[in-house]
Amino acid sequence: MTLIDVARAAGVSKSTASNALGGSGRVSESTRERIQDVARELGYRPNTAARSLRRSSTGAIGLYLPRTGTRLDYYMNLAFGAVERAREDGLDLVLLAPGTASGGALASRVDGLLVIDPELDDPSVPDLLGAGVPVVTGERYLGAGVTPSGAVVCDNAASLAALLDHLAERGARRPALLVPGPGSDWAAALRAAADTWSRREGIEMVVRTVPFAATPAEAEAATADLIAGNPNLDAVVCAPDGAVPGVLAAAVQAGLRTGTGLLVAACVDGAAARGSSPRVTAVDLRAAEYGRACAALLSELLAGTAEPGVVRRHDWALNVRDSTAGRS
Amino acid sequence: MTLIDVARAAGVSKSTASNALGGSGRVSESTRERIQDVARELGYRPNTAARSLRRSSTGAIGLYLPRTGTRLDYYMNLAFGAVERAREDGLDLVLLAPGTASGGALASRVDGLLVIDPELDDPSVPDLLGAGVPVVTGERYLGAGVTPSGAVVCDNAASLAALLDHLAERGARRPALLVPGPGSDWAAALRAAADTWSRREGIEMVVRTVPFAATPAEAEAATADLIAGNPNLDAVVCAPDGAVPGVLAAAVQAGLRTGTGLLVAACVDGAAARGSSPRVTAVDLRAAEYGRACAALLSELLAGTAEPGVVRRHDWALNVRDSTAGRS
DNA sequence: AGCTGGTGCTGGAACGTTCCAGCACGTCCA
DNA sequence: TGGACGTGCTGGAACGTTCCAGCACCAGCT
Repeated sequence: MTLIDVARAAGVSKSTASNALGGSGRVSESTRERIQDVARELGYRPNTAARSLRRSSTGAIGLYLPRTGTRLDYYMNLAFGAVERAREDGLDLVLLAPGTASGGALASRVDGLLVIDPELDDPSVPDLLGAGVPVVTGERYLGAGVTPSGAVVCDNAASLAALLDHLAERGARRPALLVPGPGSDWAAALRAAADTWSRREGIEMVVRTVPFAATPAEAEAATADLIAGNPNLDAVVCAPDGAVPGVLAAAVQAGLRTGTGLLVAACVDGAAARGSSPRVTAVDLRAAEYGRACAALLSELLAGTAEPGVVRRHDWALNVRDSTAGRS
Repeated sequence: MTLIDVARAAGVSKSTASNALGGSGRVSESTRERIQDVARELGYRPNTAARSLRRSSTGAIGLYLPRTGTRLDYYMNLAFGAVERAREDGLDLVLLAPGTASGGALASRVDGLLVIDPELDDPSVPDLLGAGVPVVTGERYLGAGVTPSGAVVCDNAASLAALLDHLAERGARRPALLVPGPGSDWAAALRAAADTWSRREGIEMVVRTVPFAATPAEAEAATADLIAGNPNLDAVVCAPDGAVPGVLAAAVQAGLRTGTGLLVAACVDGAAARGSSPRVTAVDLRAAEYGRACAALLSELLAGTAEPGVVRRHDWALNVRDSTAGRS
């Protein structure tokens, strides 16, 4: 079932058939409709490979997620947002295996790349950025030299400030922050924002480094340690959402009541924050919409309807829950 | 940088270059090496589209995950297992948007399909199975008519029986099961296994239906209801792992101590089970390896090294944790 | 009548690869 | 000496699409 079959059945040349179905060229309205009818009836499906070859574009984009974070439901939601949006523009989304670089090989397989939360110490990232196709990053890449064609960023400084304001309003005077090292834009922004907020409010904050995709066990140990070392500790902001249950466990262990004795919040909303008890206040990065936004930007870049180098903002929201009910 | 460039640089015809790089045809060892050197030096990358067109195979497989389950970290792990394994065979993995059928269009985009946990009430599944390419399902498809080319299944009956034996051994006499409706092989098998075990052991079990990807809130409501209706209830098996925190919350609410007063377990291990407190005993389906196994089977099917219709078993393990410490 | 310009359509070339028939050459055996 | 056969290589065709130059035709103007 090729274009030629359709053309023959409709009694026109393949060029006309191509024009009629592709919407290009000069075809009279009547023949266009006739050809479309024939194509539909015959169940014609354009051959992707032939089209790619001729157009020298693959109709697919790649999605690269952080090595360490592939287990998080946050990225799952983001991925499916991106898939959906890509589909709307007729683009396939191919999932790239984390860790395995293969920079150059990609160029012939995808038209563009989505690189989410690029970490400074991920050796694949520079390869991806230099793969020779447009790249949109989710959050900025902090490395030097290479610049992506576009980026979608969250105002992590503002969201953390809002979260800290909320905690202060609920009575927190000695908050702590569990946050990954400054290898990602997200974590670096959180660190800077904590510093700024702390100075501005005159409230001392203890900042503790945890892995990018910290486990509950790691967060529990860190929190226990924090509680032991800071008797007045009254709030813990745990940046990675997956680790939140560990913070709660440490609170229980220390005899602190979450929500009143110890306020707890996360910088990413997800299953862990929503499902724990009590439910945990978190910054909702709206992962699926984030994925959609990244895919949309890349799609526009590919279509030439967006300026290379553009940076777009993505909105967040604060989901207040029981874990920050307020100090009594 | 095409094959012809390489051929010219090596002073041979494109056919010889193709044979040398592809490992086919008759080429002397010396020229083969020379051509490979030239190709490497020039950084030659075969054009995927041209190859696909000529070979009429795309070098990519599709992955379809259940509509409702895309948020679960279980599927994230599975997906990345599959990606990795596919990559090892040079196959790209394209993520299919759930819900949107597009059966026929797929045939030209992928060589084969991975359909994971196909649900009876998902209208896309029959389209996918009938897309005209080999399909491997993760767990069986319970619908009539269409048969996949292969399947990788878990012995869910055995794992649930083992889990229930474990609970009984730890003192449970009135266990309950929260399980999705029988629209998926997994849930149907769990239901049947619960029934069999209950008869064999002479222990009455209450089975309660919850959504396939139940939320903690749904599980909490169900558990609270169960506790209210069954004063002697001493164990809850929550099939979907994401819902586990809800069960724990309900236990706390009812004044039951998880692990001693109420034993809790899940039929899928994941972040929720590992991260809650206390940590929850669960059947580890080893998602990443499961994904690998599915991709491996499809790959073999495509290569013709596996018999169409083959069904492979995938091993599970029981991770015992504090939530089933034992009734005092 | 001849020129201009627009419209609807066509045929051929090109994209980069793989596959196939076949050629030149050498070796072995009758 | 000459057929049969194996080896190493080549050129052309094919895969299905899109793009481009160009042809025939008609209407409007000079």
